[in-house]
Amino acid sequence: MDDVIIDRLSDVFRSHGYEGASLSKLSEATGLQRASLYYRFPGGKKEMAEAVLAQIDSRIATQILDPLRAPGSPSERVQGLVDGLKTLYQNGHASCLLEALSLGEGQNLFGSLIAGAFEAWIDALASVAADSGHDSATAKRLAEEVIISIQGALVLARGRNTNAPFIRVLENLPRNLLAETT
Amino acid sequence: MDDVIIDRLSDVFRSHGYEGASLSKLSEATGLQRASLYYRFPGGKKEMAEAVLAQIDSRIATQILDPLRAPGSPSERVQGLVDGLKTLYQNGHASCLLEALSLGEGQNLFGSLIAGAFEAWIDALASVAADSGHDSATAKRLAEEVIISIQGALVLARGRNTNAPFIRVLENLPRNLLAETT
DNA sequence: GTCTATAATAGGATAGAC
DNA sequence: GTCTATCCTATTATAGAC
Repeated sequence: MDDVIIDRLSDVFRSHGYEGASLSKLSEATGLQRASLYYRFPGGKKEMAEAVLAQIDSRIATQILDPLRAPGSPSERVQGLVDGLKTLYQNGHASCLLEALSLGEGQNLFGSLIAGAFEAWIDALASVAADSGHDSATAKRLAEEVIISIQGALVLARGRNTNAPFIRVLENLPRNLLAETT
Repeated sequence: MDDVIIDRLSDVFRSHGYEGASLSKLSEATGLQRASLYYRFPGGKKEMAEAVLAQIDSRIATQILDPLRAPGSPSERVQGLVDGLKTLYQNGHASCLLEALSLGEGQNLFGSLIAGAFEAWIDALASVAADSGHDSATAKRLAEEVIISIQGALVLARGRNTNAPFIRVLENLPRNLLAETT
């Protein structure tokens, strides 16, 4: 499926959530009429959201999980993650799709998909934290705290219309995740 | 205005956002027919959301800001805050209204209200952090980090359907906000 | 593959009885 | 104050031309 179409659909779901993403908005964002969207996504809005989630799953894989699993020191791998997060969240100006789609009807439809995405994310972070020298319980806790700070920074950024908290969270991320290498 | 009605409206806006909160859902949640809701809120859905925001503003004042400004040591004041947060967010099982209403159309309608609520919250946290011995720049930074961790924990709790991260954030909150009192 | 046109349903809002 | 009935618009979805 055309990646640029899905990008435009993502923008709408990301900023309006599942219920707020009307066919009119999706049509306008993509430049395709409703009927054309139904040609590409016979399942309608639900199938569009599924395609968007599948794409973000693959983006999380390439922008977040792959860098963490790449060869190199934990510190280098985490720097790859930080760069990926900057891209994925447009420097803090874009909301998280998982967050937006976990509200309301989206929660019912995609709850387990979303939960799974968070789990995979935490596992990958915990793995690099462990490689840096933390025991596995600490690594898991730090991984969760890193996700929390990213998600919280995105919420605060949207609420106050400034990306400063997101930038700072990314700056502190390596220090907060990895063991001191003295 | 009847507080219990607004509580029921809040539940809907909190879990569905502004656009997802349909009159049908609002009607069902309150047990009032649409026309009765319009009798109480002539401005319709927008006025209902305004009432909900006004109530949460007052809840934030009593559950969050007042404890922080109460007489007592910073540590005692922060403990009052932690208790207030537990109540406000139902131990981590409820999303933040400010977060839910800052999506989509809610952002357009209530953006500055929401931004103001976050500012007041940060200021109050920074004030108690400063009282505990931090310089004002550090106090502000720690206050923002505390809000970030609360919001992030609520997002992660919703996404994974567990309140464990929220509970842990509350446990660590005093340590993360206040200067060591040795 | 995309369009215009159109149906069917849901959403927001009002009128008027009680 | 709350209800039933109703209106108008928006939304989801489909049919059929090109």
